[in-house]
Amino acid sequence: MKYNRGNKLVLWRRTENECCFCKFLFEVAVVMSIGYACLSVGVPGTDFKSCVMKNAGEERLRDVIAQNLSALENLIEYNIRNHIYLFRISSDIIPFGSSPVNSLAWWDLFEPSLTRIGARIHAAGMRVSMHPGQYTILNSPTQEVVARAVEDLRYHTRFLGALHTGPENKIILHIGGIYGNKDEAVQRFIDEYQKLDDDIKLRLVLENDERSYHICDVLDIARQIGAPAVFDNLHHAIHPCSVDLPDSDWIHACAGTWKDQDGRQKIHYSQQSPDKRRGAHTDSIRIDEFLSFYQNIHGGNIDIMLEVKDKNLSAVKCINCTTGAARMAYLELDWSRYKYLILEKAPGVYHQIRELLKDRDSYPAVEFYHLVEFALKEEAAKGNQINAALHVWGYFKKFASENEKKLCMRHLQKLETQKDDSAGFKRFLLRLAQKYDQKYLLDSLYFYL
DNA sequence: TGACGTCAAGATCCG
DNA sequence: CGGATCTTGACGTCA
Repeated sequence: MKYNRGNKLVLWRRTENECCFCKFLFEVAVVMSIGYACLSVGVPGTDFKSCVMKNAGEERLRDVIAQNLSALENLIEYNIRNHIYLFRISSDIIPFGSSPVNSLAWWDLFEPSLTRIGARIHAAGMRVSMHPGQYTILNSPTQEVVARAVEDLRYHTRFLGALHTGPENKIILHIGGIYGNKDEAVQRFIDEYQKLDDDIKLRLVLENDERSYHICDVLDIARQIGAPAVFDNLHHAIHPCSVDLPDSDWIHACAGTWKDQDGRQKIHYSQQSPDKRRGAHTDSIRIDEFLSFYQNIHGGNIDIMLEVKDKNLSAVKCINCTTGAARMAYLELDWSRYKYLILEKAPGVYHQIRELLKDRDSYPAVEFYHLVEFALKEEAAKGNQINAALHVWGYFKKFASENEKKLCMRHLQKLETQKDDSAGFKRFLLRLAQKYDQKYLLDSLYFYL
């Protein structure tokens, strides 16, 4: 259960099957988890549904909740398969979960599935969290707003409780608005916090935001009420406090607010998108930038929640580039998902990566993701679109019907003669992959990015 | 009063 | 009718 790679002792993560000795090792080992929020990219069977208020009847709500719990279960299984042990559950998992619009006793109705999902989370050693949106505000001067916020926190607490997760599975909250007087607004937050049910307080952690409450404010409040503080690096970059310290120092300062019962310290990590508004997240985590951040905080026994558009893809990338359990199979698995996309965008890089992964005794994770990042920035030229599409078509050649062959030819001709992109062709190929149940293809990012 | 952010539902348009 | 594209919804604060 432990082995040596180079001169570095590597500890396996705890699983259901491991012995007591290893569980002991797990307890004392420094383990950092990296995770992602709410949704996944390119994982079949994990789509979430919602409904608008006027359609939120009992039957519709049941349907949506059943579908969402099934999606959550599939997501958890995907996370386990991909060694992702930190995950934020979407607040929208139960539509109108804190509103009188939804009067279903969903925690009873769906008890078997909630219990089953919770057991999988627990057995895998996964940590989950929830994060009510920017509209859940405890310090509003408007009583009704506060009352709804309290209801919303009750809902989040109830959901994590229905999964039978412990208090280290957190609910992350911002402080709220200023309303023209910050001191009074902070005091209102503290007063309202004190009134909360104990099971909510056990889970609540406070996060710095990008406009009103910087990390000094949050640390100050967190210490007063005895709640843990989550440091968000991008919010901090946009809205820093007057004391100028490196991120690692703020993270260290936050560490003191985390008690044993809270589990490992958590932080949020994201990067500024170069061409969007301030605070907008990148499409994918730029690995070099992440690794230099990571090196500065390494050894801190910290969980890192990534906030990024490509979600699980960046989580896998960052995990593969930092894991102690380095295995070529992890890179090969990720390569199998990127390969046709990269073949389409940059065939030269496609061949470079194939060469790179040939040496099975190496673990060139960072080089691999450098090449992936480079390739994904490229625009697919028409000839390469055709080439990649034909590669994918190759999976169906043998059993495709005459009509499907005809349709394929038509898509090919259309792609050759028009300026049109390959979206229609890809949809056609995805439908074939579904029809002929080509599992390998169904996981390909070629269809989803 | 609209921007802010976020995602899918809902609405509408097109062939 | 199916697919593609545009608009709406649900939330609270602040300019």
